[in-house]
Amino acid sequence: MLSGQLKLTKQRKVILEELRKLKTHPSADEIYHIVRERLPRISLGTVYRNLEILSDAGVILKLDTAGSQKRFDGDTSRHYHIRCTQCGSIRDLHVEFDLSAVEEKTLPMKNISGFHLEFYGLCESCQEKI
Amino acid sequence: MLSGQLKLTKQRKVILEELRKLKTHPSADEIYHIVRERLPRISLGTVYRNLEILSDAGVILKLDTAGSQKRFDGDTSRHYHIRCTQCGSIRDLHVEFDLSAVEEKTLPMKNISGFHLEFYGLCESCQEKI
DNA sequence: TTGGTTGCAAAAAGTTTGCATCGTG
DNA sequence: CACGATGCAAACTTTTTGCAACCAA
Repeated sequence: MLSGQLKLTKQRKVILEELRKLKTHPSADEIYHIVRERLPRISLGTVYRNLEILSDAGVILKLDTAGSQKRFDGDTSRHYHIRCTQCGSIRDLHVEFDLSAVEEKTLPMKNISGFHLEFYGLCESCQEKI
Repeated sequence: MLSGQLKLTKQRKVILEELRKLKTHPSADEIYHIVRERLPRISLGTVYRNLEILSDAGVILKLDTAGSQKRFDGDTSRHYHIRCTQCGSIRDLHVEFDLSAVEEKTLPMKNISGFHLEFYGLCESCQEKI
């Protein structure tokens, strides 16, 4: 967690830079392979630890989506996600909805603190493969 | 998948009975431990294979929720889920919402085939522990 | 009888962690 | 110089799979 001070190591800096550069929402392993082109000696454990620390600190988002791998987002502004049901990749959806009906019915409930709306479909590359 | 015929083995029968009996939404491992009280020699692999086959057949649901373990639901009727952010357990939420605004904006998009609304909060037992 | 199913064990996939060393602040 | 961070490897969790024996239809 955030017990002490965060140091800006070169590993952390590069992970953050690459994550912010990407429009996709990579898994830890994908980030590892991308970052390794700039820091060939970085370890997968370091990538996992940094993604955990940075999302705890609110600098990046650990996505709350279905799927077998955790995915991360360098864009912390409000937007939705579309998950490809075929390959699991995630794309952004920048649309606004009026969800006040949902909020008014559920947020007063003492066992509900929030909700999450996720879209699914086929990404472009999986559509082409059919 | 569903290439041939489904046989009603005693393992499959007990898995289905126990899953339908439960109001919770157990993981494969939880089902394994429950079923093992009636069939002590059943293997975890058999549980995984049956949950996969039964959800492919539409007899049960493989829940599309966030979390590190897959969870299953013997109730295939329409309802929502609340996921405990502490322990990952899942409870039902039987409420109706008007989501036509969301449907009208997104379903015409060619890369979106549907969406999923999930709620989160603290379950009763995790609330007590605070 | 036959082809789907089982138990077992090994392997795969994803993630976490212990530890000695390193390097940022 | 202290303490957080790193690289490496081992361990852990969850899920999948190969195979010979088994059993429901």
